[in-house]
Amino acid sequence: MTRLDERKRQVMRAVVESYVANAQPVGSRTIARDYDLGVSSATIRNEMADLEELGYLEQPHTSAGRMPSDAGYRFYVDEIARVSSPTHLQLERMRRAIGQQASEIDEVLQAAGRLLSEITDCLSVVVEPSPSGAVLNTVEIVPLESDRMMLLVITREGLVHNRMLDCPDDVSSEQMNHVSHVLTRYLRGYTLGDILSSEVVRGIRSELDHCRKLLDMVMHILSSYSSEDVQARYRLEGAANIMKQPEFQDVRRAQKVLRVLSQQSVINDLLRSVRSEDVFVLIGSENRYEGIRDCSIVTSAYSIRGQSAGRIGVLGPRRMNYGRVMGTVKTLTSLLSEVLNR
Amino acid sequence: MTRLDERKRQVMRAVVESYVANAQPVGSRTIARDYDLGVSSATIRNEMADLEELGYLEQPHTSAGRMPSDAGYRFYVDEIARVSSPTHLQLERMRRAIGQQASEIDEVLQAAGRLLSEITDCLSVVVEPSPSGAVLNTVEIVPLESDRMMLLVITREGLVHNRMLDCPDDVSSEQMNHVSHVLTRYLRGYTLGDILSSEVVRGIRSELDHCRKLLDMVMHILSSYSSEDVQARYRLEGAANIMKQPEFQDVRRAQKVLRVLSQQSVINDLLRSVRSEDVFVLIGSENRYEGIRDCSIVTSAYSIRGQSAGRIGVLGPRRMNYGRVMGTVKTLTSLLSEVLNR
DNA sequence: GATTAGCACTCTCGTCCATAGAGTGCTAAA
DNA sequence: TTTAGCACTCTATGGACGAGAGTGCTAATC
Repeated sequence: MTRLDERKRQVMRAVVESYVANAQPVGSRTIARDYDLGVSSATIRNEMADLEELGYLEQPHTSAGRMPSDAGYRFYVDEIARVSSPTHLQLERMRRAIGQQASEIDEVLQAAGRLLSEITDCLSVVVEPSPSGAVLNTVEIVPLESDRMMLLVITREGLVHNRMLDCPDDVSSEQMNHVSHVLTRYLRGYTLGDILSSEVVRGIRSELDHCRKLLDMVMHILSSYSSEDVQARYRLEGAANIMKQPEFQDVRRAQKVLRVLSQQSVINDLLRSVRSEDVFVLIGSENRYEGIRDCSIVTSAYSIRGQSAGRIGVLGPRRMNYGRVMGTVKTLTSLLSEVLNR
Repeated sequence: MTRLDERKRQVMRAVVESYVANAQPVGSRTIARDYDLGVSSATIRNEMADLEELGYLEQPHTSAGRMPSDAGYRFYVDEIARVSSPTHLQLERMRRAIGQQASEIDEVLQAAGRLLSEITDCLSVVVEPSPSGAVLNTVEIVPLESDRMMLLVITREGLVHNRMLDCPDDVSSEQMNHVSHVLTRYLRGYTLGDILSSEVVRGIRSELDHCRKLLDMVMHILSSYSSEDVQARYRLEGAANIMKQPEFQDVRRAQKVLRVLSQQSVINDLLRSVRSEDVFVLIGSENRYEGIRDCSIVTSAYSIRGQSAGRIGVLGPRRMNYGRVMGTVKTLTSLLSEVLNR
């Protein structure tokens, strides 16, 4: 990474920030006028030509101002931007929205997503902890009407997965109860991914040999959760918000973005594949999906008991206020972790 | 309702169907050419002038063709359109998408919503059965880690509501178990809305007097579900699809619509307030929300055990293929009812 | 009396063109 | 090294204009 001299950095910052604020290519005069760099527009013009040569700026056409390239944004994010904390007001708002006692986790996550989108004017994505990595708390089998039953799998963080099953004739609700208890006793503390490979299955099988049929059904479902390709549920919010952004005035672009993000596999790839615990930024064509090449993504993981669990993130135009968005995402993950650990 | 003579009906049908197909005001020549009415364009011109006078058609400007007014669409829907069944292919697709055994109900509803949007190119809304009207199947209290517990309320149709609660020190997991069983025994079969007013509460209270603290907490949550203003969860899908429609090429319109529909109260009002079991159509300004005045809504209720439960619906441009959309909505509700009753 | 051909009239939309405005790069002076 | 000045480039804007589509009306026709 070439180290830029201070003035180039200042010019770079000015270009990015002006472009972020006004969504229009910025010219040397604008910078000379609005930012107090102590040099004339001609000097800035020269610096900008240099920055263009370095690949940090680009021009839509010769007689327009300049705007940051992907590399330019990357430089800005890595070297210049500061993660900025939300205002007290926003913080208060976040606390109020997701901090409510005794609401369903689902609702907490949904509220978080909405808020995130609201504050950043981006699309927000909230990914639940993936079932395969989740630590199991309780297995419960509940009889329903008309020969059906429901298998509930509750994870340590309080997420509930449920499956409806046909109930064989010879399975009584006492059996269900019994199996539930034994399974819970054996499996609590294991991750769903670990169950199959673990020793405990042996123990369970021997203890529940007389409920073989029911046990097999349940284990089958459990093992399906454990497989890697069962993907975490996620929630997209804020389609209306992202359309405030000038770059989404073209419907086709908005449409493409929404279409790409409605694919589970994409979300999986973009968010869950990120290992970083800290705020992570993906700029423009750094992601490999055609439809969202001109968007940036900011994500972070929330954690439960110190273990990274699910992720939240936003997707917006490359021209976003990175400092602010990163701050918001970071703060919200902390709040979420806090609320979910409470 | 003035009865129109046959030819006017034909002209009306032609105008609506041509406009629906091409999204452009239709002129008398077009109808004379494309629809075989056996009269000249001049005659059709006269008929159209009459229809305009009746309020069924309107012109964007003098020298343009005509398009249906709200009243025109209403007439078309009530008197002319036929609900058209989906193609075999579509039916197959629906069955495959929502008919999968052993998937979470949540996923079934989500799949239904996506499909509905996909097929109709409208926004789809899927509303879960409202908790207050749902018939209770099981109440389950499960201990979580670190002094928390979870209350699960499972309805007859297999919907799960959960709440996280702080667990008082002196409540043991045996107590939770006991309370769960007693509550389930007493309350199964009651709707959540009925619980409070019913006699059974007395019985429960006396039987569980020794677990008073825990019971109070749980009853408090249950009663919160029963109140009318706890609103059913719903799911919006297909923002990307509705943008295919020419009337949503203007982002601001799309934005307004999405914003309106993201309000729980609006969904509640628009869908849940409809009592009709059959397919119900709301055209243009028949709804009272500013942002969606130029949209139409088609909804129907799915049922569980013959009782209307939740609703599904689509929202799209007034200029939609009412016959086809109504058919799709109707078919999908039947399929949903079938799957959920299975 | 109903239908139709013909025609004048109206309104929109796309194209073309000229102009204003913004920004650049280069050169020469400070 | 910085800056003032200037010629040049490109876009955006607005007006003029003609093509095209459709109507309403009148008079002729069935």
